[in-house]
Amino acid sequence: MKQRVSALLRDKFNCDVLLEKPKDRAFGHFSTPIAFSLSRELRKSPMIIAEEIANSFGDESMFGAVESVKGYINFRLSETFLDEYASWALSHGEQFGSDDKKGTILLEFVSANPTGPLHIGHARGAVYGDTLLRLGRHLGYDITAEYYVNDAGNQIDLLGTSLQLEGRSALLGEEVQWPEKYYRGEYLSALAKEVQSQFGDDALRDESRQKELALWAKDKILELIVDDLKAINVHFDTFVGEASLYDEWDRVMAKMGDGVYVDEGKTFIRSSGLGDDHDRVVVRDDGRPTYLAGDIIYHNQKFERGYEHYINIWGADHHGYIARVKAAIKFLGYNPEKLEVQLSQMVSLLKDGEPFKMSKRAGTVIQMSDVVEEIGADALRFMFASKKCDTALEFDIEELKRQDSSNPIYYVQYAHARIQTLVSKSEMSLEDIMNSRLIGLSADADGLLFEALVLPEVIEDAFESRQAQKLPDYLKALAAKLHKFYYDTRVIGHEDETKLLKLLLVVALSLKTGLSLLGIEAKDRM
RNA sequence: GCGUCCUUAGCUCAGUUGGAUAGAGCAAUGCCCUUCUAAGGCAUCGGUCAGAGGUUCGAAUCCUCUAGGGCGUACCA
Repeated sequence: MKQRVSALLRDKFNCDVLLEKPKDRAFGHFSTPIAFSLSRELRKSPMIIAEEIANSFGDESMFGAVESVKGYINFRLSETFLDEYASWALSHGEQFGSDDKKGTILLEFVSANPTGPLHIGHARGAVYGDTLLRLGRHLGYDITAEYYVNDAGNQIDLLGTSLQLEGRSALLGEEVQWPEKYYRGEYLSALAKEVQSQFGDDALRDESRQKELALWAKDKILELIVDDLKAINVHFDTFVGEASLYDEWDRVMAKMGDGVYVDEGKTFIRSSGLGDDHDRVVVRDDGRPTYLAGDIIYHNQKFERGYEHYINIWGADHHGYIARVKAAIKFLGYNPEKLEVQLSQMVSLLKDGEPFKMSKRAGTVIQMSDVVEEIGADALRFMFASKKCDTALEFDIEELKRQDSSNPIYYVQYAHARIQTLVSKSEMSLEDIMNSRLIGLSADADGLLFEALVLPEVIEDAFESRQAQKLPDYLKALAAKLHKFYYDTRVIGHEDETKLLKLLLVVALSLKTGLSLLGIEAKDRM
């Protein structure tokens, strides 16, 4: 809709014209402050320029009125245009707002270590990533959702150790020395039991079998994680394991050429000068690769697969890694600008107003699945999707769990359910409703219709600016308009019943489509 | 110290990328169900947009400085 207005203006002025939605509908559907920027060039007052421009729109069928007010040019769309657009939207169903954008994108997110189930801190990245995925696909992009599995390195060794200690302590009744850091939790107890029944007591004692057990446990844990994700409607297309990539190590190192060098038995990457403070160790002097090494071969593999664009969603604590990884990409001979890293800031937790630290050791980790069980996946998704992800956010744990009807998701769902009730109660046939024309609507109805028709712009804006929270914000605003309209206007028995129902069907369509892009199913009844 | 992301109502957050009178939800107070679902609506209360300069027709938004906070600054992941 906006695209069409904008295209028309581009033809007229031979340049892109900034269009905005005025806060006050009295100023029309769209407006532009272009006269202000032209006034210097033309040496005329903005008011006069706006007047002239407004008058130059004679008989465009798209507009009902074009007016100049205090230097702004306000456009009011014509009723026939809006009606036709509404009919077009209804005929497209949930494809409303879709587009045919081109491009392949590899989107990597979550990628939590396979050493335990997901905790509440992982929810942000998962929800944000999946929302972007759905938005992008709706717009036509060919996007692959990928999970990078860190199945190599210290944390895997630690997993093996933790598993054996847990088994020896809890199952065999042995006194054990707990190391500084180790994993614990119900999932680990359960895994230890499984080890005992499947591999016998010896497996818990034999330290030479730690690695084998760790790798076995890692797969089991990954299944837990996949289940956690499934519970919030998040699905990945591909899983890439770090360990599986090391076969290509020599080839990748050769590919980096001068980008790497050896000093005192260690291999460094020449990342300083490319936005990094100093060069980083890639391989230690004992031959063990660092975490960065895994990322280098992984990104090489990503680029060899040949996507046009790459998006990584990382926690903010990884931001120091961006420069290093980009340096590696450059040395590998690829364009680092193709890699876009979106940082999601930390989620910090409060309990009774006091900062609350999740600690594996103290067993105070709040699992995502527990929260989902309490408040439901829809509420959790909507809550996390509503937050802009470049600010750190604080959640009070009790409040998080208390979220019931005060969660905005119910406000949006209720709006959708109210419409469905009206449609099912009405005696009007669907055919009559669809054939009615949205002419002569009240100002409130017009405002509601326009808000519902704006969905495609919201989707595009939310995805292209990577600000997924714009979609839930929009849905809340649309629901608010609907609730007000519902309260003010009695639809059943209204002289314009068919028209109003058509209008409401458009609203329901936008709500349903928007919710599905958030991974939430709209409810017909509450 | 350096890098980076931030600071908007009592709390949690928006603010259309520089536009018209800075907005929601929660919390507080008071109204509205013999009317299509009150999981709703209306009203009141609440602001030095952290502070100070600058850029211009116009700044919460851009620039500089100051104060405060998160994260990073590992041969941990």
